[in-house]
Amino acid sequence: MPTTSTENAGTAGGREQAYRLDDQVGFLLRRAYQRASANLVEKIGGHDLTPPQFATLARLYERGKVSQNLLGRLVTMEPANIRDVVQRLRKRGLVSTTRDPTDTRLIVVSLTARGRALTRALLPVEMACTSKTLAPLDENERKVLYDLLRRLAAG
Amino acid sequence: MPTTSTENAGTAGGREQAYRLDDQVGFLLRRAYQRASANLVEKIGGHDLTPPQFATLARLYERGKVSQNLLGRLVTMEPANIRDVVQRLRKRGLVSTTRDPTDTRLIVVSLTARGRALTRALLPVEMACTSKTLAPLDENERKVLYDLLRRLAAG
DNA sequence: GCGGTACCGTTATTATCATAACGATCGCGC
DNA sequence: GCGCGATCGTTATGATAATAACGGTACCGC
Repeated sequence: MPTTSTENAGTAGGREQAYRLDDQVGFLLRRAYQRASANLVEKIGGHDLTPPQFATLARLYERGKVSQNLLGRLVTMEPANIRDVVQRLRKRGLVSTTRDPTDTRLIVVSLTARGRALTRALLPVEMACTSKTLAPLDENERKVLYDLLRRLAAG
Repeated sequence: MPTTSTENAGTAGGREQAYRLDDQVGFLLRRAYQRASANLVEKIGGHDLTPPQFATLARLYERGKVSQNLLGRLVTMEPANIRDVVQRLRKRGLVSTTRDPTDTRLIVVSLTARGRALTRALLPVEMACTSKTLAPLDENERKVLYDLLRRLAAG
């Protein structure tokens, strides 16, 4: 039978697709994320905020109070992980938590005044950081990149 | 003066560049990497190999024996991190380590016979995984993505 | 009502990852 | 030769991640 996928064709006449680690998307994505993350930490690290922590604050800033579980989904973190992040932010007085009265299971997370002020102050900083990370690309290339990454993330 | 960057212009007449978390490269890259990583773990996780572990094996497969420190640079891992990875792979008999006689500081890492066999067997698996991750993109878009990601990672 | 299913939060375990501080060795310059 | 900066590996600490297992709660069908 003919090859049905993009796999190599074994001993068939097709040219072998040689393996190279530098040609694997996962490896490239990891390296690119390392760079972007380093840029953010450099600019925002003075406030002891990691990229996931800032993403959590930014999401709360956009959405207002949401349940801890939904918040996790909004920043693609597992329940166990968003729990830890919320806990750290709460210890620093940047977010506060209450129980939803109509659904006792839910922990509702919201920004404190301090958290909102800090987040608002740092939004332009992260935008500048994004610009710095994207510096090697021109305007059109950035648009293309965003489109491709969004489609990859969506699966 | 006219706006000189993509920054917002404060109170000036320019349209404000609104912040959106979903428009930050770092966030998009993190999500895309999560997807790629999940795909790899799904296919290769049965062997209890994480993406960084497999990257390490693949690099050794490509390069032969190299020092632990250089190996770390070849997979973009800090000395403290590549140390842990090498240690785990060594405990499982996939790599072995020796001291460089001419430079006592260096720990030379190389694949064992088992490690080489396992890596060789898994190379096509990761290539298939890369194809799966890239499934939403056509051939030309993949080339563009690779170019953009490489330039981002290079800084 | 009631029972089962689905969902939420927690705990535990394991692996990444970055940073800082430290001892040991190498190699260059003088 | 010899010292001193640079490099290599290690340790420690703290944060991110995925997974599995568990108890508690809500909701839906009957």
